[in-house]
Amino acid sequence: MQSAHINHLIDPSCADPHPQPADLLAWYDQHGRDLPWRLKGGRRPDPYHVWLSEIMLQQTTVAAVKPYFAAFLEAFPTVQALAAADDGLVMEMWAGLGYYARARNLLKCARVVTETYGGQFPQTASALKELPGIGDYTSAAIAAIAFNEPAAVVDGNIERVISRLYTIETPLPAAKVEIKAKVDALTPQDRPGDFAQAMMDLGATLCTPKAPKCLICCWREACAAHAIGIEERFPIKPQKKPKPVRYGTVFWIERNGQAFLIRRPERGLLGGMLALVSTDWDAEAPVPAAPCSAEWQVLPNEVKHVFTHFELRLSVWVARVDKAPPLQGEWRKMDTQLLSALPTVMKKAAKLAMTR
DNA sequence: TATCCGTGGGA
DNA sequence: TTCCCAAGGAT
Repeated sequence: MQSAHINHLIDPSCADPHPQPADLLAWYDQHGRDLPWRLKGGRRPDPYHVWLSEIMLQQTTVAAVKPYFAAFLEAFPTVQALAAADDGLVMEMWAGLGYYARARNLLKCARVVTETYGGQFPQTASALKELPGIGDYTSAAIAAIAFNEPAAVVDGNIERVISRLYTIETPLPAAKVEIKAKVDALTPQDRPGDFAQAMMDLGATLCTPKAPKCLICCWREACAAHAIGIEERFPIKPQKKPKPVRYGTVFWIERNGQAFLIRRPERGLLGGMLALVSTDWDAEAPVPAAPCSAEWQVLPNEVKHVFTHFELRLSVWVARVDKAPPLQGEWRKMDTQLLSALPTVMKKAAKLAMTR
């Protein structure tokens, strides 16, 4: 470590073989992103805000999270307020953000923190990791950012940065062990939270998957991949599998300006979310059995929607009825508020039905 | 370890 | 249009 500094002082043209955390922190102080859940000037942010933002940011872009983060803080200013919230309301507020298990675990976690920890989040990564919805990454991130623990934070950005810095040839996810060790060695005792966020900002703004901006990177001289011009080869990832197509039919049931909706079972796809009555979704287009007898109209356009591991094509059937179908469900006024309470695939179907 | 779990935006 | 993939976790 020390020798790298000395070499650098003796011969500035000599590429520094080691990335210096101080260089990255200096870059972060000047170029770090300005985000709603982030406090500037070394102030310790509210652990509730850090947790909420980290859960929302799992596999989700900053731009998508911003309005949801603001809405949740407005509706639930404290973790106790969230713990006391109605489950259905929380799911409807999460609608559109995806990965709905996060919302279910969000509530579970808020209730554990409120009831078991007196409303105070535990302050170590190991204790945080025991909470619902908090895994390796999120526990380390909260511990570092909110509680100054020098935990090794590794997300997708950091995997990319590290795999390039050290030309890690092992494909993901096997490379995670190696990457974690590198991050652990780099993480400073001072400002570990800023260091983690700086790494993520570097990955998000400069060390991007394609066309990284190495020319203006503070760690350019330390990057093994850049030294030989093969940045974009890293990280090495397994090849993706093709998405199968599944088919189904959803039923839009109308009465007096209201639509009949169900709540999906807690587990599985779109678990706990408001939805249209639906058949199962299978590889073969079903011969649908309508949930009740009525004059069904089949809409000319089908809904296409791409999930993480399959593509869905939904036929939409519409009918006006006099009484509710023999299912557990609820009538909801047909308005924009209803649309915003639905997960995106159901929102697409509802829109088609409402504007037919 | 592999699979399941959403969505929208950018190249 | 198509492909990629973004502050991952649970099982």
